[in-house]
Amino acid sequence: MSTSTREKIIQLGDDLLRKQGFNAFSYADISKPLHIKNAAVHYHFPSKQDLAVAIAQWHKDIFNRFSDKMSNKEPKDRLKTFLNFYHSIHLSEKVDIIGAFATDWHSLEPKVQAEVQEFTEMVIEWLSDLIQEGLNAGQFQTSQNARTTALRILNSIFASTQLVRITGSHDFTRVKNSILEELIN
Amino acid sequence: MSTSTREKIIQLGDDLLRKQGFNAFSYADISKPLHIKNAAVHYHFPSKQDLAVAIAQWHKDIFNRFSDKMSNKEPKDRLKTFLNFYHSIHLSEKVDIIGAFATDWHSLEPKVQAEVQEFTEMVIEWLSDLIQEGLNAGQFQTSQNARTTALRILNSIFASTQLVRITGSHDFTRVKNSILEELIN
DNA sequence: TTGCAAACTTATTAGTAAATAAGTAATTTA
DNA sequence: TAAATTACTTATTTACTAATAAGTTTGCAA
Repeated sequence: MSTSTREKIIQLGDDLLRKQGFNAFSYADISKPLHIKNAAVHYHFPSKQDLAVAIAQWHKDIFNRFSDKMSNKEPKDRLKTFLNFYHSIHLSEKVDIIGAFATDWHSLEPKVQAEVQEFTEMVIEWLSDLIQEGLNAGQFQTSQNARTTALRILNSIFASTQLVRITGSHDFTRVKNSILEELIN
Repeated sequence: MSTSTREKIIQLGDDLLRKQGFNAFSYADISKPLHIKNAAVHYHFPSKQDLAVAIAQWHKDIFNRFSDKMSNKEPKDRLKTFLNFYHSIHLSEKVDIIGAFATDWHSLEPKVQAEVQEFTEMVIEWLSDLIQEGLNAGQFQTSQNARTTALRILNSIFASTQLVRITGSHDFTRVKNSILEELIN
């Protein structure tokens, strides 16, 4: 099963979005590496905002598959896999999709914003559930409620993909380890 | 003492950078509201990267003044004032300058990156010192070392200015309060 | 075999971007 | 008071951007 042009555009668009920012790449940056014409990109995604919608939906799909695959694992392992996933984002010199969209928020059309909102709530809820489960099972400890803890973990880890661009890699591992250490004791 | 055109450009540039993103605003967005011509902006800042340098330096100046003014206060109050400062960023619908620069990192010239790096290290060191002081005085508690705690606080609060654009205001207060509660017990 | 839809290319447009050269008016300095 | 400097404006250039209209090719369906 070879990847369709449409799929390739989404993946490259996502890459550019998270490496350079939504307003820092153009359709030429997509068409050239794929050896297609600018108009071919517009055929699949008439406007850049349509592409942004597709990218956000793609992340929802990926996250749903991830979440399904993890459902039988215990909270601690789910969280570790989640953090490792962010580690791979960091290694590929991208930032997290949530932060990438958030900084360019006011240049996004409502239809894009709605998709990003849906994706973000999915992640927060998944994290909250995981934490609540871990608390119930006595695996985790925290003085805050599940959603607040989820928010702080999400914030810490997605901000790290941004901050390490400035301060360097060592700080990513510091933060990643501290999230687990703080919760599991 | 009236504000110079140069100062006005920096302040408006900072505003646009943190509301829309570095690649989402143009010199026209600056010249129009100030009732000057596009070329006048180029007179003060020949290139957009020069403006970015000036914005980063301006933040260093502000932070230095802030840091001086706070130097005689105790750690807890310094941290509270710091968090309140971020609350005002959130209320004005901007994101933090660190995150704003980080997402557009690869479209910034080395001279801009160097200024941003210097500013960011200033903030991290100031936070680390504050936390270490609080730990020594028995005011704070944490299982991590000072720098790691500083990184997690900075990440949590600057990511919050981004995340709340997506999820809404209530989550900002949640995170802000949890930072203090976790440290002071 | 004809028709039609999908997936493109060719060619073009209207708009905006950053940047610069050349000129001007007002103020400061020698 | 002449010359230089500051802080602009006018005018223009080059380059790129998203977007679209009008073909072309290929494969499938009636």
